[in-house]
Parts: sequence; structure tokens; C-alpha cells
Amino acid sequence: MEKHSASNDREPKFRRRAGARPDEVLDAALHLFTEAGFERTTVEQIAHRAGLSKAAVYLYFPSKKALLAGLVRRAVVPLADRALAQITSYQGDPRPVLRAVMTQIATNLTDPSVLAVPKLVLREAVTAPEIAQMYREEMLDRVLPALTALIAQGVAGGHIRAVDPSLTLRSLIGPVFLHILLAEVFGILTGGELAMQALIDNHLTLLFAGLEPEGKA
Amino acid sequence: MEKHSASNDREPKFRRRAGARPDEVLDAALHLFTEAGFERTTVEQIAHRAGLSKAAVYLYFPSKKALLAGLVRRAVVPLADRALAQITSYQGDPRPVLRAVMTQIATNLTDPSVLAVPKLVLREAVTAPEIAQMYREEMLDRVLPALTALIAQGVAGGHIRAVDPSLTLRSLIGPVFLHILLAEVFGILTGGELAMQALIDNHLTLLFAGLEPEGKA
Amino acid sequence: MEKHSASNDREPKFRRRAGARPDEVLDAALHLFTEAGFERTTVEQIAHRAGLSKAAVYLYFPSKKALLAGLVRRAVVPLADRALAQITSYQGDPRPVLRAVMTQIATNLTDPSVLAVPKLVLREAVTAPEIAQMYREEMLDRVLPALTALIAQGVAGGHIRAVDPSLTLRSLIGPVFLHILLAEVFGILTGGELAMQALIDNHLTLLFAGLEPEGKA
Amino acid sequence: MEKHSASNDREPKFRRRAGARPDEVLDAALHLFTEAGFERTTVEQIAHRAGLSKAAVYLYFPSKKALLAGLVRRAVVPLADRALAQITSYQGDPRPVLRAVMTQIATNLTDPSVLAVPKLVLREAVTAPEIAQMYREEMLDRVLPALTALIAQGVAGGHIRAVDPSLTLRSLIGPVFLHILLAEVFGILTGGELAMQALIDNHLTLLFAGLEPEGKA
DNA sequence: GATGAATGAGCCTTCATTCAT
DNA sequence: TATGAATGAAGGCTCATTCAT
Repeated sequence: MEKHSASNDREPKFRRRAGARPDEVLDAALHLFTEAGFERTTVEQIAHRAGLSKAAVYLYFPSKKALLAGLVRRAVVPLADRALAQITSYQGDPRPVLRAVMTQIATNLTDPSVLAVPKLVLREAVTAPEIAQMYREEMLDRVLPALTALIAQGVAGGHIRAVDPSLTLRSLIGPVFLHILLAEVFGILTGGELAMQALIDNHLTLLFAGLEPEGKA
Repeated sequence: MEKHSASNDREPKFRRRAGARPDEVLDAALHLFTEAGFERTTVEQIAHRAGLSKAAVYLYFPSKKALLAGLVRRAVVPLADRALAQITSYQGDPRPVLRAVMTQIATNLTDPSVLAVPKLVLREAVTAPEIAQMYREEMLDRVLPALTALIAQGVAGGHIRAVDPSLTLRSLIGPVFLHILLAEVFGILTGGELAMQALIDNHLTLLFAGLEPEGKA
Repeated sequence: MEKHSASNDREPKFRRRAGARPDEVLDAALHLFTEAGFERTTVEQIAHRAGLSKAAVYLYFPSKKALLAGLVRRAVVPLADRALAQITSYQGDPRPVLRAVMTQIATNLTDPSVLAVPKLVLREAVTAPEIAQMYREEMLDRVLPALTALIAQGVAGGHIRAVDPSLTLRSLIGPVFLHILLAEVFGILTGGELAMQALIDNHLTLLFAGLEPEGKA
Repeated sequence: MEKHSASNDREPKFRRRAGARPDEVLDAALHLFTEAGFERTTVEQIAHRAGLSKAAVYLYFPSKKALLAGLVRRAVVPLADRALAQITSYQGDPRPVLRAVMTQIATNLTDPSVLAVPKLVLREAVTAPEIAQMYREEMLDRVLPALTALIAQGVAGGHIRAVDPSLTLRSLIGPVFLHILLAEVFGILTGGELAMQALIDNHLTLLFAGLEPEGKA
């Protein structure tokens, strides 16, 4: 179904921006979907924002829903890749690596255009399970196990307390998630700014202290 | 077609139960909104599910949006009240109280009909800011400060480490939130069940250890 | 079909205003129909204004349209009667009588509650031909011929010029009609007030001079 | 049902005549509005009569009300222009000019498609004041003052009696107006035909005689 | 490749009318 | 007599999608 792929990589000079069009459409769609949700966004609006006619959108995407899918697919793979690259298969105390990963994740999510995609996925997951599944497969099922493994290795090596790695993963990321959510959805900020770094510092101080091997203290 | 008949054959065409009707409509709306989202749910569907005609819905609620608002309002106040009742203005180490509150919150959210409302609010907050605001005012602005104060008091009394109470609140609840989200939206479970109690145990063990006053350890 | 008639003339003391109800409904209907037109007025509004329930309106009138009909019928007969009483079968120069009649008509139409009915008839005549016909039969076909005859008699007696009585009737009343219309519908006034008496004076001075028998001048 | 097919069998399902479409829609709307009034006319009916789908109507007009407005605007300006062209800024006895203008107005209003617009305006003015105002601004406020000035000039030049020009204007046009109204709304004719010319002859004979300067007679 | 024109299906909302009480 | 409750039948408007050009 998806048409905007392959074969577009040569960019002839005499066809205006031909290759870039689908991407521009996705950009427009992302912006509008994020602002108003999938249902409340019309194909017309997307076309207008991308500088095309409504019909032209259907040249690149077979349906409105395909736009959503294309959107998520485009964003999710590099996002996951970037995250995975950080999580080297480390041997030793995982806490420094976890701190680095957390900071990177947090930084990424501070960029509105990056945050937009998970936000959108969250919103539309209920009505578009394919989207949820894609996000799960391409993102969560790649990144979360890697992080879990990192924790498990730390436990195995005795670097951190004997915790359940899967559950501890939630203890690790959950606060960042909630922090963003309170700010983005309900406008509840601490201090006055997002203060993401402060959150991470406070959180990891607590959590990493809690992870200290029991006997060691 | 679909003249909502069947199974109704002991009831006359016109009933007369005024009192309970609005609640029945809200029940129907909650169910459908949660399943398919606000936009994808028809007033007709709601009416059908509540056993009334479309027009009758408008006897009780002036608009579709008023249904959403009424829904949230109905659920949110008792929910917040129940939570607040738990958070007694305790003096002393806040950790036992926090554990109790966390367990209660988690238990509540395990009930699908209770979880449905925040889930719905989350979904529709972007396009219906009034809903987000109502939820914030009636729920978040009542419960979160109470919890924050509890933590702050613990810090002041030297019962826990000198953390930022607001940020620490996120460390406290975030994991529960993420846990539910992964399960509900993406079907990602640990073990095979929701295992909410296990999550709380693991999380609080870590967090409460991390909160131990520094010198004490 | 009409139910509010006969048999109501005894007014038992222990039934609140029973006999007056239909009239109150008609009053309410007249007010609202005049203000917003028949279509834009809901039975609910009429009921509310009359201080009854919607269903009660249907106790007195079988349909919304019957309200319109009842309304016009109630107003039109006395109106026509009053006008006819004035047009005595005079012998002689009809001009003094015509002046008196014109003044009376004009005075009547200055009363908003009297003007309301023809205004309403005019508006609804297109879609409710029965109404137009009733107005014609009960009002126009009684009053206009009487006035025409008055003019004809004046011509026959040589009191006024040999004009076509029917057409002259239009010359007589038309200006009053247009004057009201410009004021009521378009807010176009002369001077600043309705100035109905000034219009009649100016008009009849002209017209009556024009009616002077030819040789006589 | 009623899939507006038949008789269209030489036309493909999708046509492409952009330019003329809005006008065709207005034509259809005028016809239906005049026959049944604004409220009783469905957009569907208009679309059907214009040979389009309901949705296509909204391609050209943003709302049903905009149809009414567009309709009046389209008709009113040329109508006023034509009338104004006639009313040359004459110096001298205004009666010949007035006679010409009256005849032209009467002739115009005899054409049903021309009469339709003022008739419609009259009907809908109460509930759509914008329409009344537009009609007033584009039509009445242009034509009536011009006629009034013509009369005033005649008075000033001593060509006609010292009358109030504004009020006399009503004496001039009112009868034509009433004549049409009785015929159109109530089916009251003189003779058997509209006999518009006879009315004007009779009326102007009277009126112009009445306007004769006093001393002169 | 690109678009203006068009539409079928559907949705929210309204309202005259009915009926059990 | 009076009404609260209920509904069938529209009606205005929107929108994803299609097609001729």
C-alpha cells in the first residue's frame, strides 16, 4: 500500500521537489495530528499545510490512516536506533550508562517534534491498534528489552541490588514519563519551567541510592 | 435497521424512570468513549446502548460534549475524595502512609471502570482542554499537592532524605503510571498478569531505600 | 378539529382559568410567530410563554398549524367587523367617510398587537395558503368590496371624478400600507417617527384633490 | 430514494462547468425559496434542482443563509441600477418622468423572476435582518431618495403643489405595491388580469391631478 | 504528476407530536 | 386537566475519497 519508498532516490533536477513531497505531507500531518488529533484533522488541512491539493495527498498515501502509519514508521525507527546505539552492552555497574541513556531520552523528548510522535501514538492507540502495534514492535520491543538486559546484567554482576529488572525498568523511566505528561497535558510544571534535568537528577539520586547493593551500605 | 429491540420485551416502548436515566446514559457513553474515543463514538450508539432514542439523550445532556464533561465530573470528584481521605495529615515518616496510598491508588486503577476515566481524559485532553482543566482542578490540584506536602513534611522532620518534594512525587507515582500504560495501551505485561502489587513492592523497596536519610545508612 | 370554542362559557370557579387557557396560548403564539415567524417558533416556546407544558398545548389545538389558523381567525373577524361598522352605507360625497375610515384603519394598525396579525398573514401566506384564504374570506372580501362600493356610489352620485372604484381603492390604501411596511420591515421612517397622521393628511389632500369632479375645478 | 437521475442521461456523473455553477444554484434556490420560503426549503432540494449533490452546494456557498444573501445581492444591484438609470436628474415638471419610472417599475415587477426577490426579502426580512438591511442599503436607500429628490425639485420649481416629498413618494408607489400584493398573495385581481397598466393610468391620473399647483386650477 | 470538481455516507442536533400517568 | 418522558423523522453541514482532465 505505502507508495513513498524506494525508487525516489535520484531526484531529477527538472521535477520540483518530487522526491521530498511525501515527507512534506508527513510533516504537515504530524503537526496537525499532534495539535488536533487524527479525527479532527482533515485531509484538506494537511494538503493545504503541505502546499498541495487534497487529491495530491492521495497520490502518495492511499488513505488518511496510511498517513498516520507512515508518520509513525518514519519517526520511530531512527528514534529507536538512536536510543539503542546508546545502550552498549556494558559489563559492570549499569548506573552510569543508565544515567546517560536517561539524559539522552529526556533531551530527545524535550524536542517538540520528537515528542509529537509518542504523544500521537498514545492518543490514537485505542482506535488504531495497528499503530500501537507498530510502535510496540519497532520501538518498545527493541528498546525496553535492551534496557532490561542492562539492569539484569547489573544484578547478575552484583553491581546493584537484586531487583526484578522488568519492574525496575518502570521505576527508572516512569517518572520521566509522568513528568512530561503532567506538563504537556495538564500544564503542571515544577518551578516554572520543564526542569527536566532537575527531575532526572533528583530521581536518579534516589533510585541509584535505592539500587545500592544491600550489604554494601 | 437495528431498532434496539430484542431482549427488551418485558419493557414497554415508553418507560418512565427519569431519575436513573442520566446515569445510564453516562455509563453507556463511558463505555463507548473508552473503547473508541470521543470522536468515533456516535450519539446514536450511546443512545442505543443506554436503551433510548438518540433524541432522548438530548433530554438529559445538551450536547455530545456535555456528555464527556458530565462523565468526567461524575467520576472525578469521588475518586479524588477517596484518595484524599487516605492521605491523612500525618506527622512522622511518610513512607508507611505513602505505601498505603500507592496501594490504594493502584487497586483503584485496576478496576477497569475506574481506570476508564483518566484514560479517556488523557486521550481527549488535547482536543478538549476544558476536560483537561476540569480534571486538573478537581483531581490533580487536590491530590498531588496533598502528596507533595506529605513528602515535604517527611523531609522537614528528617524522616527522609532532603529531596525536592514535587519532583519526588513524580518518582513515586510515575512507575505505576507507566506500568499501567504499557499494559493497557501496548499490551506489554511483566510475567503475564498486570502484577501491580509486585510492581509496587519492587518500586517502593527501591525508592524507600533511596529515601533513607543519608547519614543514617 | 378546533376545540377551544362553545361550551366554555360558564367558567366554574374551581378550575383555574380553564376557559382562558386557549386564548393565552394564542397570545403567546401570536407574539412569537410575529417575532420569529411560524417555522422558527417552537411549540415548546409557545407553551413556555403561555405557562403550560408542551403537551397541554395539544389539548387545545390539534397541531402547530392549527395555532396559526386559530390565531388569525380570532383576530380577523372583530377587526373586519370594526372596520365594516365604520363604512356606513353612505349616500353623498364619500370623501369624509373615507377619511374617517382611513384614520381608523391607520390608528388600528399602529397598535402592534393588531398589526401583528396581517404582518403574520403576509409572511406565512405563501406556505400556508389556507391562512391566506381565510384572511381573504373573513377580512378582505368583506372590507374591500364595502369600500369599493362607497367609492362607486360617489362616482355614481357625481361627487367624485369617474374613476375605476377597484383601482382607486388601491390608490387610497396603498400608501398607508407601504408606509407601514417601510417602517416595520426596513426601519425607514420619515422625520423620525411613524408620522402616520401626517402621511394620511398629505395623502388624502392629494388624492381628494385629484378626485374632485373634472368640470367642477 | 430520489437519486436525481432520469433525464440526465446525456450528462456524465461528474460534470465540470465550474463557472456557471454558483449561478445555477442561486437560480434553484430562488425558485424554491420563493415557492416555499427559506425555512421550508431544504439544501437537498436546492441541490437536486440545480443538478448537484447537497455537498456540492457547500462548495460554492458556505451555508444555507449565504445562499439567501447571495441571491438577493445578485438580483438587487442590477435592479436598482436599472431603476436609477431611469430617474434622470430632471429639471422641470417631474410628472412625465415619474410616469415613465412608474411604468418601468411596474413592468419589471410583472416579470415573476424579478418580483421573486423583493417578495422573498419581504418574507424573510423578519428572521434575517441582514437581508433586510442589504436590501435597504443596496436598493431602497439608493432608489427612494432619488425619487424623493425628483419630487422635491418639482415642488421647488413650482411645478407641483407644495407637498412633503417623502410622504408623497409613498402616495406614488404604494398603490402599485398593494396592487401586486393583493394579486400575488391573495389572488385578488381586478377585472381578471393583473391590469397593471390600468392601475397606473387610473392612479396617476388621480395623483397628478391632485399634484396640480393649487392656484393654477 | 497534479488538481478542481464532485459526491455518498454520516453525524449532531432539533422538533412536532404522542402517550402513560 | 395536565405533564414529563420519549421518539421518528428530518435537516444542515462535514469529510474522506474519487475521477476527468
